[in-house]
Amino acid sequence: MAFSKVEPDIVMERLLHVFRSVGYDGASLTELASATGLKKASLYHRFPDGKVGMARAVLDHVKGWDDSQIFYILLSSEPAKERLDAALNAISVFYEGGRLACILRAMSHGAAAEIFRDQIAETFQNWVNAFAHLATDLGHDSDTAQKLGESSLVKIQGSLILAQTLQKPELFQDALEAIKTDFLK
Amino acid sequence: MAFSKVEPDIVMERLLHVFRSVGYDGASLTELASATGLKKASLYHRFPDGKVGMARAVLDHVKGWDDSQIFYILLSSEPAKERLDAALNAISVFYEGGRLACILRAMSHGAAAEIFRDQIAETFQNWVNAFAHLATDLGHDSDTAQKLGESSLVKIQGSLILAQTLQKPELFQDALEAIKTDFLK
DNA sequence: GTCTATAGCTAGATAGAC
DNA sequence: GTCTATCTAGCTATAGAC
Repeated sequence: MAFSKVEPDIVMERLLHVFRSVGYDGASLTELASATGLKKASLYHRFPDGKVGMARAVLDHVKGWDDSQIFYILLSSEPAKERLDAALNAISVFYEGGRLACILRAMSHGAAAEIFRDQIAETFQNWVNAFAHLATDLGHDSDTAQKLGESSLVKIQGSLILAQTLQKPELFQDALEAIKTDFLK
Repeated sequence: MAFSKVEPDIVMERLLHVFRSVGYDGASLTELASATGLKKASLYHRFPDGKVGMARAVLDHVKGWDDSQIFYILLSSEPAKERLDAALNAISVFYEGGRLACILRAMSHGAAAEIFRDQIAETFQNWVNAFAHLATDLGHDSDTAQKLGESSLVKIQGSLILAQTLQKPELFQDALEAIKTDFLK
């Protein structure tokens, strides 16, 4: 063959980058193709379901990242405070310190919203539950832990929006700090 | 003429509803036309710049709402605590208690992001400043007031996302309550 | 597995009658 | 001011050669 197969992981990362940047409706196959370095027909070879299949694969990929990087950390047997630090660090890296958007939010409008609503809701709920679990390990009562789980995700999502529109990534870091403070209070 | 002119305010509200629901890229002219009860050509008569013009008009309309409903309240001469209550109430109404999305966020992806970035950033900054101003009136020092302004918008935006994806509007009301608590602490 | 070429459709936008 | 009819460009998706 003239050219070797492009690494699937690279393709996935590029698709993720496009979708989280411009959203599902805003991502054209032309852009997805040029971002991955593949032609449209080659993308269809890998994703027979087309754009929907690409988005689904990206969401599954992110789910795998959540499981191995966030939930694994938050629910491990390390000391609770260390788990909190490690998880917040991993989150900061994933969002490049507030410079990148959340793929779940990017998929929450238009055509994608109807297709992926359940999957997105489930992922958000998993985040809330994992943070709430950590909160109980830190000594908070059940009600407080639930509120802390919710407010953690609220702060992450809200600060990402502000960080990007105001081009002040430090707002995201501030939010991560605030989460830490809330949990250790 | 066979039919009377459709009220401009009604048209604006319908356009706003479509854009905030499905986003800029997700809003087709066919949907915008059917939502307003006008044909495409009639929409173009009112908005010669097409979809961009409609989105701009909607954002200007919302800016007017911000000025008259939020900033006017937050910066009035009423007692600070009453201003806070009134503003949070107006916000709750505008987002239908957490059931409707933020139009600014809906315009933050894809083609719209590049066109309206400055306008969106300016509006967010105005919200932060108005809330920060109120915080100083409530006795907080300048640094704390700035943080409170930022965290207010973070909580509003973040909770709207969660409220809609998890279909739990109460998360939005919880966030408004939390803002109130923060300011009166 | 990747490519060129293209089908079929819907998008945003316009012309011109009434 | 609103409409029907239509244009072009871009979209998603596919066929078939290599």
